[in-house]
Order: sequence, then C-alpha cells, then structure tokens
Amino acid sequence: MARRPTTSDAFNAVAEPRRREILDLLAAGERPVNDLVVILGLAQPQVSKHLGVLRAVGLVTVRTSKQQRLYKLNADRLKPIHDWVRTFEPFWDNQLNRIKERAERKAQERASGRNATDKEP
Amino acid sequence: MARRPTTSDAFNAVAEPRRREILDLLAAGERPVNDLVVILGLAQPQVSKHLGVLRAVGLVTVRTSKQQRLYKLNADRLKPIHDWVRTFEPFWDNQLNRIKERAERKAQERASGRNATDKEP
DNA sequence: AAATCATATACCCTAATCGGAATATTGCAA
DNA sequence: TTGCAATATTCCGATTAGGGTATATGATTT
Repeated sequence: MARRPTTSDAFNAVAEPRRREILDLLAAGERPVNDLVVILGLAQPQVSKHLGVLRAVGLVTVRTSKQQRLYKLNADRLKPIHDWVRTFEPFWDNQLNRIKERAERKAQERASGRNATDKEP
Repeated sequence: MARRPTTSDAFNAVAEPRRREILDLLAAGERPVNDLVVILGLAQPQVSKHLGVLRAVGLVTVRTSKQQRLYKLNADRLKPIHDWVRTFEPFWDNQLNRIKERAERKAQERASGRNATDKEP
C-alpha cells in the first residue's frame, strides 16, 4: 500500500495548500476555472486537476454556464474536519478551559482503569 | 515534484486516519508506544513510524521514563487546522448564520469589483 | 556479561502524488 | 464548416508514503 489517495477523504484533499487556497477563493462565491488560474498563478491543467480532486470528495460542485464551468464551494464536506479538530479545543483554549480539561482528563484516567502508564503503586 | 511530505504540515500529518486515532488516544493523556500498539492493533514499527511523523510536525512530544517512551499530545499544533476550517463555519451552521453569511458574501462580491463571474449587465 | 523488554531504524515493494507539456474535448462564434 | 475559447485528459518523471519484515539500539534485570 501507499499513501491514501487524495480523493479518499476531505482530510487528504485538503492537505494540499493549493486546494485550500481554491476553497478559500470559492468561499467568496462561484468562479470559473480561469479566474482561479489567474488569481493563483498556476497552469490551467493543474487547476483543473485540483478541482477534480475537490470535486471527487464533494468539496465543490460544478455548473456549466455558457462556455465556462462554474465551481462552487460545498462547505458541508469540511464539517468532518471541523468536528474532529474541535474535540481538541479544550487543550489550546483559555486558562479556564485548560482547568476544565485537566479535570476531565483526570476523571478519564481514573475511569479507564489501570494501564501501562500507571505510576508505581 | 511529488505530494507534499507528511512531515511538512499538520494538515498532511493528520491526513492519515491512524495518526488521527493516535492523537485521539493521546488526548486522554500520555501513553507509551506499546499501549498504542495494543489499542490500535497495529504492528509496533508502524506505530513508531506514525509517531515519528507526528513528532516531526510537533503534534506530539516524547519523554523517556524507565524503559518506555511516553508520547504526549501537543494540541497547539492543531490550531492552524482549526483556524482554517473555522473560516467556513458560516456555511454549514444554522439558518441565522446562513443569512448572515449570504449578506457578507454579497458585500464581498460588491467590494471586490467586477470579474468573469459577473452576470450580464 | 547475557538475556530481555521497549522502541526505533533500515530495506523492499507497490501505489499514487504533483508538476509539466502536449493534446483532446466541448461549446460557441464567424 | 472552420476556428477559437474554455476546460479536461493523458503521458511523463521524480518523489515518497506506508505496510511488511528484519534488525539495530538502549535501558533493565538477572
């Protein structure tokens, strides 16, 4: 096996900085491919390929209008990333949350019973 | 060029599901490698390698204790992901935010001037 | 010192990326 | 129809991940 395909996941699709940039741009509204080519300063085929990946994971949708293809953000597919990373909020938030988090962690350690990390008796 | 190294970024490091699992586990507290091996059901070398990637991007820290190496979450390094993905919150939130977002988007479109997506006059 | 436990590293392999350049496709225009 | 504009697809080359397996390192105990 090799690395997970970029098209397997929003996580993998979004690991590429250019694709994040594309999503950032599309957050402002629908755009045709050539807009992205110009703004990002990339070659057109690469942009099309990036859009293909984003489309494959459902992060964007396409609509044909005149000779152009208008790409639109489908932000729902970013939710899994948000949901996952949100679970770590307590760790970096403010001091208040840090205290709360510490309490929760202690409780969890107690609840999950003894394991290899246990200090000596 | 090939794909961005997994060690280049928190985004890339976290694209691998196993590594996310490891971080999830470490959220409950420090753990030695063998704990992760047992819990994840992976081979020990693979776990060590995943931990190596996580360490390379600063998502975990290590501390040697007795014969073991205790890995600890360093959640701060997840913040960039959180910050990025947070910018898309308005899109999937509740209806209230959706209205607000629409207004913002319209304003932005107006502000950023004419472009190729413009409808006919 | 030897054996052992815990972990890290090295090697081989296959699959898949991304960029570049060329070319194919599709729709509209003259 | 011929041509052009916008976009997609294909082929190439270099790089690298990640699993598997074997082995090395390092600390601990006997």
